[in-house]
Amino acid sequence: MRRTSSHAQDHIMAERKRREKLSQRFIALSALVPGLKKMDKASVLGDAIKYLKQLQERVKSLEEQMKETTVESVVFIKKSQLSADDETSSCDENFDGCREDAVRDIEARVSDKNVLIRIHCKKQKGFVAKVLGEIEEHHLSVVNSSVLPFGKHAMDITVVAQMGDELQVTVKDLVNNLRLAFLKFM
Amino acid sequence: MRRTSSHAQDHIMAERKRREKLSQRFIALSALVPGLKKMDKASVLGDAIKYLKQLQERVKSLEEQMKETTVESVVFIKKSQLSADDETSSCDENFDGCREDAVRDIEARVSDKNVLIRIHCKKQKGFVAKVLGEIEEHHLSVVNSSVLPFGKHAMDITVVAQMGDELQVTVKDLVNNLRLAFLKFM
DNA sequence: AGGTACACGTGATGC
DNA sequence: TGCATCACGTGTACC
Repeated sequence: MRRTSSHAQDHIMAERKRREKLSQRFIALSALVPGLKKMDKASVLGDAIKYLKQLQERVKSLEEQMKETTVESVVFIKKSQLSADDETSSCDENFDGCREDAVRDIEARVSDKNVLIRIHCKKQKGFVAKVLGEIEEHHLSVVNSSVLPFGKHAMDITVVAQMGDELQVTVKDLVNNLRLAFLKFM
Repeated sequence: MRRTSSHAQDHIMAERKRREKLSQRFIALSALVPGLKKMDKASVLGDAIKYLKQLQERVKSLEEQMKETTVESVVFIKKSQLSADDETSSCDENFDGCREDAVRDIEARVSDKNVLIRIHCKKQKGFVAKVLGEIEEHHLSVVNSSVLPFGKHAMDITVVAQMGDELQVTVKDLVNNLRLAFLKFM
């Protein structure tokens, strides 16, 4: 074997190239980590690890926050036929056959697992209990509720409920279900 | 010099320790990068770099999206007005400089002397008191109120108030006044 | 001086 | 067998 066999030289060159590649990536990595004081290899790795962890945390936090701030809402405004009533303007669908004069307005909004339900209706004895019962029969657990009298004949019900993990319902379906359910006792 | 001088041995041990530290950090880093096929040092660095870049992109995108959705939800003022008004009231026009990211929805309805105000907004310290105070400064006497937490960051305020005999306000003016008033502390 | 950090060449190992 | 990767000891430079 010659002292400088071609194989040995290739080996040296290959290793040199490998080191060069690693060195380049260290530089590239250190360029991505902000506030890097030590350009030490160990420090670059350590700070990159810390930075990466806190980035992951931030992404997770932001994604959760996104879920919660993304609220879809649907409003169904019925025909209001009471005397001193205000707006008959707005909204979407007309439920042709429904002659319900008690519930004027059902609104729901869903955010993550939370559901907010607003009902504007005439005062009716036992209506609140039925509403809450109906809500809970829809696999929603009521976590809070409020009933405010509005004038002599109207009231405003606000319910916050939570969905189970298994079902994810759209707002429209939810409102439809609730409306159909409420029609039963009117 | 002895063949195995203590200095040389220290050098060897120090270098050995340094390599060990680097090796550990490589392992730690590779544990953070998901979907890592090659456990190659160069591949670990390369994939970590790619992953870190896309994490940064994602954070930036999410942060932008957060601000956009909060701004976008401003536009969500209810259409509550008397007839014979513009029917395109859902789109709130320019409140250019004021960045209202807290209140997502204000709704009001008037019946005789009674006023029902619904506010859907982010949780803010002292916000409820300010809202009630502002309402009362508009010549409305609060007769009932309810604050329901909705998820971690949102809340739903419902207020029933009564107007004095002297003034009769339209729903639109009321909502506009309240919205302008709420802008002060946001 | 003593400590730290790096690049280099080299032998070994695994596909 | 080549080819790629690794750990090791060593020389060296910088504070």
